[in-house]
Amino acid sequence: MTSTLNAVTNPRWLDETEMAAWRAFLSTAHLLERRIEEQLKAAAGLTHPQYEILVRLADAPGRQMRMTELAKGVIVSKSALTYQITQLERAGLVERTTCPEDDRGVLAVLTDAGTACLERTAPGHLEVVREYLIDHLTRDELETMTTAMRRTEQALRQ
Amino acid sequence: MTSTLNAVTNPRWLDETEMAAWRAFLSTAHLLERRIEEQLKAAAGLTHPQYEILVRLADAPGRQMRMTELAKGVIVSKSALTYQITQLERAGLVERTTCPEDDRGVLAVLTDAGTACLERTAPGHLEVVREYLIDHLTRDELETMTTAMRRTEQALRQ
DNA sequence: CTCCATTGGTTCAGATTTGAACTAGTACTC
DNA sequence: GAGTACTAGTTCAAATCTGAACCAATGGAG
Repeated sequence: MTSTLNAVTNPRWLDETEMAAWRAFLSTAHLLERRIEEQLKAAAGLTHPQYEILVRLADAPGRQMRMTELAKGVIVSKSALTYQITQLERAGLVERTTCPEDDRGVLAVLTDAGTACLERTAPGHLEVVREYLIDHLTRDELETMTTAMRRTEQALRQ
Repeated sequence: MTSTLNAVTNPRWLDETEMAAWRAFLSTAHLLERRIEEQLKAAAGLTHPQYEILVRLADAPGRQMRMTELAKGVIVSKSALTYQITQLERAGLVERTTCPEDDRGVLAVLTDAGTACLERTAPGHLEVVREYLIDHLTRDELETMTTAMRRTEQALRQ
């Protein structure tokens, strides 16, 4: 039994192999997202976007980043980032600073509490990533996926 | 320069290769999701979850499915599905029927308008999937990804 | 048959996301 | 240096998502 939406009826659509890849990718992404969200909420009261913000800031020089740059990194709208930074500021994990070079700009800065929170939270989070994704892939698959996904990421970022 | 969160400081975390794979996967998933959402909204006024519901129903025998089963397929909470089915019903693309075998149950049924909408929308949607994902992968990568993702999907569904 | 644990869906409140204004500051252009 | 187009962030309203509480209906166990 073939799907209603395949290349049999229209060659411009996706053939069996392509559709299988897309479906598997999509399901995995959504299921994993749910697991991650659940774990982070339970372990640290963080959402996944919030966690990602902390990671990006921790990796940035001076533990700080401009709002727009951060939004692009986390792949979220500017308004969503504004909201989340406000939340994280309330929690004491991040602070806002005005940017010295550009009076319009705002720098999000990771606080010591934010750093501590990330260090406390990362192991449990990465354990989920490992348990449900990484540990099910061979080294070859891992490398294939990295090069392939980087290529698509390039395309998606234009 | 290595990331703050890697296996150098703690072997239980992820090494460079693993982290690279995870990051690339995550970014691609998020960026692609945004593109898809944008295209579907512009072309058909649908959200991605809504489109997925139509696809699942179209592929189901009798073009109908139980709410819970559908929710699991689309990977969304029961309440989110209730909400979306109501939206789709309002748009005339889906109808609710009481389940004959189980008075508690509800069947979501794809209407003719729903089928037509899907057939009209699918090409444009699949074109995006092809342009930003499929066309950037070799046949080998495609197959590797399918087997790998299916394995992780299994694990995630327990 | 009756009790009770389970399952299927809905409702509800609260949190989050998005794009569309809007404000403020920057940087060309002439 | 004035005028205008652009960039950076925030605010706002509307839509959506989630988990918890809830209401039926089912299905054993005794």
